[in-house]
Amino acid sequence: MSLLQEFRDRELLAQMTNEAEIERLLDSKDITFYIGFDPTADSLHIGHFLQMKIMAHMQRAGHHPIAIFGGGTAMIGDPSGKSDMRKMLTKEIIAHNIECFKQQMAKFIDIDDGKALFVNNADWLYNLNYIEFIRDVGPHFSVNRMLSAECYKSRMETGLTFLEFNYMIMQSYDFYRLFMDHGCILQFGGDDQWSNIIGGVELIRRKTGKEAYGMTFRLLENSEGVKMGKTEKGAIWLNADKTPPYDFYQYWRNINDADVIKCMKMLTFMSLDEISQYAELCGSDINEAKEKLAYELTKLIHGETEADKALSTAHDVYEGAGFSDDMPTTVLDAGDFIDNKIKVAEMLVKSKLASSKTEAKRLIVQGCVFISDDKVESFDSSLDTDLFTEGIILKKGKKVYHRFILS
RNA sequence: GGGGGAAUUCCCGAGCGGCCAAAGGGGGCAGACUGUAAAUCUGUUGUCAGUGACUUCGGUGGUCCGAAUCCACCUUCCCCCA
Repeated sequence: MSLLQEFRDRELLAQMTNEAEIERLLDSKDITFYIGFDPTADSLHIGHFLQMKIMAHMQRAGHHPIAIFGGGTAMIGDPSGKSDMRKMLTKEIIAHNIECFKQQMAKFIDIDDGKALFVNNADWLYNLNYIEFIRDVGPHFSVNRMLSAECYKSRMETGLTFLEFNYMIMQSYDFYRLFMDHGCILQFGGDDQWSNIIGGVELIRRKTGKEAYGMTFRLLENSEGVKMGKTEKGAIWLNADKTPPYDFYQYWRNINDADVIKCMKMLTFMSLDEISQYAELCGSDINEAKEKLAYELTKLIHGETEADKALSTAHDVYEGAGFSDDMPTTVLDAGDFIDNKIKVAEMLVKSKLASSKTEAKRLIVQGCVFISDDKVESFDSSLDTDLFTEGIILKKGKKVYHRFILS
């Protein structure tokens, strides 16, 4: 099966500049392509993972990926699909974020022996001379056309600064540089990058007369078209400190029925045959598919050991004894106790199950807080130190289990 | 540069001197129903030493017994004209 066909079957494709030619290129060996990652946070998230997964597919097929870290473009901020201007990042923060990105990405992309290249567009963007640059590149962009681009649409109502307006030009220039310096002829990205990508394709054509190609991939959206990978606490991060493996597992375990198969196709390396078997499941049996999805993804991101732990913890907690050594745990020390007692509300806040005491009180008053299966009746309830010797299981609602132990 | 408008709690958005911790919706968190699903219905959604106090309606000052609401200046944004 051709690589493009696999992308199609995995429901990954969004748009392409030249389908027939791209299919031919992907079937030939050894083309160089790139995907850009703007270092706007100190960890990659699940959306980035999708892009990395595509890189990995390509690499397995013998192609050469270039990952651009947008040290330069992050200084500007991509307005695509955003309704507000991003916060300005400092150079120091950007440099730190790039380091974090590199470390995480090296786990998924093989960079040995030049099999892949990591570059930073700050290397060329920082040193551009404004007049030279604008004379070089400016004549090839039509402001009229740029303004009609989909990615600026929402910004045409709320305001678009000249700074952000330049983003597309920077990204187009990146592609041109990689085309010239590394023979990179194909750019991938999320579908929100379509305008930026064709900007580069056109710049290359106008400056060199040669054709380069662009292809975008579907964004991770649930069946209602709402972006996935977001929680009340923010994105689903790949960094275990920001999104612990068990939380990561539970996110996918709790996914909507309608999205399981699509996520398997898009995010895992499971074979399409295997996935089609899970697609047969109906009713409550779909839970098997969710468990598989959660396990596979956790394994990909955090490794087999963590995935096994998350799986067995979930089993213990939901179907077994209601506790597990690996379940989310908060360690209390003597200082947390007053007169050998600690308030339940205090415990909720300490474990971040509630963000304030007021919220902790609400939860208790609403009757959804349980200590070892006994409902906590009063906001003032407190527990004695000696109860903690074996550890205590606190349950918030039906799904959130948390263990407390003494240090 | 001239003229007009706007900034509200996580988001959108109402409020336009006291009845405002601030309508409504979205989102979140819970409850019922379920399958650790969706849909639906219900409750809840600033903080704390909790029949009260404190902080919050872009910023800083002011008027007033009392300001999200009025005034001045500042900041940012939008629209029209140049």
